[in-house]
Parts: sequence; C-alpha cells; structure tokens
Amino acid sequence: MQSEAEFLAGYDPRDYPSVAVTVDVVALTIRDDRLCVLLVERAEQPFAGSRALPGGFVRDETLDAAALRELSEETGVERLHLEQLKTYGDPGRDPRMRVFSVAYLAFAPSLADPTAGGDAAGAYWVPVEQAVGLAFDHDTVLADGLERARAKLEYTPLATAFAGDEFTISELRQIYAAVWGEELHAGNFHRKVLSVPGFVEGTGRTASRASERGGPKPKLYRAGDARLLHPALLRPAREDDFR
Amino acid sequence: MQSEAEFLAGYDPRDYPSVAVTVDVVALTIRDDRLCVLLVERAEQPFAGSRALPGGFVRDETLDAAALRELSEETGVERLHLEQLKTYGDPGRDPRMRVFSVAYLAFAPSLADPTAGGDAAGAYWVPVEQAVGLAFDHDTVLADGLERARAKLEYTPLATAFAGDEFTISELRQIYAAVWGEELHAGNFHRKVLSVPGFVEGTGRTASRASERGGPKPKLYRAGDARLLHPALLRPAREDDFR
DNA sequence: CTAATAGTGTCTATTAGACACTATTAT
DNA sequence: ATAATAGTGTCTAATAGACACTATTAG
Repeated sequence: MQSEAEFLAGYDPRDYPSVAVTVDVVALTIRDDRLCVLLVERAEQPFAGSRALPGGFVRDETLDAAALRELSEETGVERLHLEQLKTYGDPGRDPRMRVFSVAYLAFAPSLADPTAGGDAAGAYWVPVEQAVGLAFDHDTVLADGLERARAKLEYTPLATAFAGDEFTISELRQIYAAVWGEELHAGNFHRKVLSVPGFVEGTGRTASRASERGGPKPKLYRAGDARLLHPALLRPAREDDFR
Repeated sequence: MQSEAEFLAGYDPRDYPSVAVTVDVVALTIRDDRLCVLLVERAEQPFAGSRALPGGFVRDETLDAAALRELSEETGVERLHLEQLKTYGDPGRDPRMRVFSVAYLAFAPSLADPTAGGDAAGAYWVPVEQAVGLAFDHDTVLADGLERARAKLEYTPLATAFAGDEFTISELRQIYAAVWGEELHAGNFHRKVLSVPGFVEGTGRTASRASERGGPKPKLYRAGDARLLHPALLRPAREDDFR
C-alpha cells in the first residue's frame, strides 16, 4: 500500500472539478425597537444592483475568521456574537459555478451606519420585514437565521449581545419584543429575568434618566456568566407551531 | 457596466484556488440499549487504516442528497431522520488540500450490520464512548453531533426515529436513557409522553409478549404528528452545564 | 411463587402568567 | 397634574418529580 507521503506527492487538486466556498452573514441588530438585518447592494455580477447578505469568498483562514472579516469590512465591529448557521449548496444557486455558502448569524448592539467597502456599493440596516427579494437564495438564509435567533433567545442569554455593556431590564424586554414580534408583560418579564441565575448581574448603578414618558430611574445591569438560561424564557406558545 | 451574461461568458472557475467539499455523516442508532455511531475503516489515503465517519465528496447533487447517498452506500436505509449539523473547514484539517466538510446527523432504527462499500474497508456500529481517535477532525464532529442529538430529544419527537414503526413507551424511555446516559423514572416518563399532544398515538394494539422479566403486555404506539414537543421533555438539570 | 414491569394515583415544590398596586419621574 | 414606567406582591393553573400502589406476566 502507498504511504501517506507518497500519496500526497502524487496528488493534484486540479484533477477535481472546481468549486468555491463563501461565507454569508445574517447580521442582526435592534434599531428603534425594530429588528434589522445588514444588507449590501451588490456592485459586481452576478445580481449586480440587487440587495444581498454581506459575504465573500473564504481565503486561507478559518470559516469563523472569514465571517468576522466580511462583517468587519462593512461595519465597525464591537462586542459581537457570531455563530455558524447552516450551509447552502444546491447546484445552480450561483450562476457562475458550484458555490457552497456557509452562512453565519451575528448579533450586534446598535451601531453607527455601516460604511460601504469591498465589493459592495452600499451597506445599510434594513428592518427584517422589508428584507425580501434578496440575491441568490438569501431570502431562505435570512428566514433560517431569524428562526434560529428567535429560538436562541429562549434558552441562551444572547439577547444581551444586542444591548450595550450596561442595560436596563426594559431595554432587554424591548429586545425580546423586537425579535419575537410580540409584546411581553413588563412585570412578569422583570421578575423572570432576575430569577434566572447568571442571566444578568446588577451594576449597583442607576440610569441617569428615566424613560421619555416618565417613571422611576431604572437600575442598570450587565450580562452575567450563564451560557444557558435555566429555566428557559419561553415565547408565548402558538398551537400551529407544533404540528 | 457588464451584463450578467457577459460576465458569465468571461468567467473561468480555474482562476480560483482549488477546494473540495465533502459530506460526513454522524449516523446514530440504539443497539442493546447503547447509543452507537456508524464508523468506517478507511481503505484509502489519507488516514488509511483509521476509523472515520462515513462520507465523501459532493457530486452534482444537493448536500442532503449527498449525505443520503453516502449513508446508503454503507447501510440499507429505512425510515431515517437526516439533518445538517455543521460545516468544518479549518485550513489543514485535510492534508490533501482545502477541504470543507458539511457534517450531517442521522437517526436510524436498529439495523442489520452494515455492508462495506465504496472506499471503506469495513463499516460497523460502535458504542459512542468507544468512538475515539477518529481520522481528520471527526472526534470533534462526533462530539458536536452527540450534543445536538441530546438537545433535540428534549424539544422534538425525534426519539421515535430510533424506534421501529410501532414501539412501547418503555422502548422509548430506553432510547432517551441511552442517548442521555441517564436512567429515567418509568412512571413519570410514561405519563409525560402521553401528556404531550402529538408525540405518540396509540395503535389500539398490544405487544404479543411482555418483557423478558415479566410484567403486563405493554400497549403499542406509533409516532404522532407533532414536530415540536410542548411542553418539552427536559433532561435532568446539571448545574455545571449552565455556566 | 417471585420478581420485575405497565400503568395510574397522589402529593409537593416550582413555575408561568394574570392582575393589582406603589413609588417615581418626564412633560 | 397627568400619564407612563420600574419594580413588587399575590393568586391561580400547569408542570416536574418523588413516591406509592395495583395488576399482570415470565421464569
């Protein structure tokens, strides 16, 4: 039998049909209490002029690094949660060649408007309900990312990744409301968040100002050390989700 | 600006460095009340002679189809649950070239011993705790697959994918016990399963024989139409999982 | 007979959620 | 003053889990 070294010496990668691998990022943030996704306007073919998720070819780097790089090219990265979502590889999803796209999901605190960069003519945050008709199969990718985000808020403390370093319980509640698209009972939410060990920890400080329409000055919290919420913070059950 | 048609005519895929995409499958089943994973012994370089997850290069097909095909080559596929797990693409994870592996997770009912096929010298079911020292980064892939499987049993009815068409509540309980590695209280489990709408439905029939050590003849059930378990069937909480 | 299992009853502690209430602050 | 908010109290229904109990069957 051939040794591994002999095998590698005789191996020519060009014997195989050419494929490409890209990363695409579903980057989410909350702006004005609305869940928004980062879109770019494509300057290059294919789909020039269409809106798409930010992304690009993977270089000599890990997939995580590629996703972070593509995101950095569009927006100043601060604290950021980044996780792999799913890989899309149907033949024909890109007209150029066989392209596999590894999609990532990112949660970002509210940021300044992004700066266009790389091959994008422009980049901007768009409320998710207005993000339709995207290039490639990005409508599907976005839908999968939103479903993952909604589920993750239930059993992980990732909602804090949408907030700044310090936040109030009300701000956290508005994040949940924006992602889930449902109002949450303020009193019950407050008690629930504080009852989950490690979700948030008090800073001992208080906001310098109350909300625009009055009320006491709320206490400030920061993210705790829990990686999972136990018990979970379940979204209101809807019968038709189960069958 | 170039039209999309002009762009495609001048586009040569060979201008880009060559990469390959494979699928690897974490196929799980229950044998003798133990959770087992399907492994192959590699006949070809690299890692010839090592054990690995079954898998291979993606052809002109969807990723799902590739995973199903690779699995069929090793074992007779029956009812089977198949879902995408995660993509692994660190530079250097394959000594030949840049290889991205899209991992899949499969749940199968107990099957006959698999037949070796394709580039595998042999294929067999191995208890998961004995599946260590695998080729490539497959130890990591397996660990990720196991964690996903354990989590999915909590909030989906996928445990039924490990059972035959008809099964008893005790068989279902032993599936949970094997995947989670914990004994479950028989009485409470029984009541819980029947209380979740759509998890299982009665067949009206009864097993022809009781268990080996006596007891009443159990009723037979089949999988119901629920896609999610509500309320979920949570595994016993362990403090250190949360921080 | 003996021992194990299938399935049910009951009790307790925990939790989700509805509702109510007080104190505080912006306008 | 008015209205909205932060935070807490209380009650009810649902649930998880501990424990107990009966009936049934293999050996």
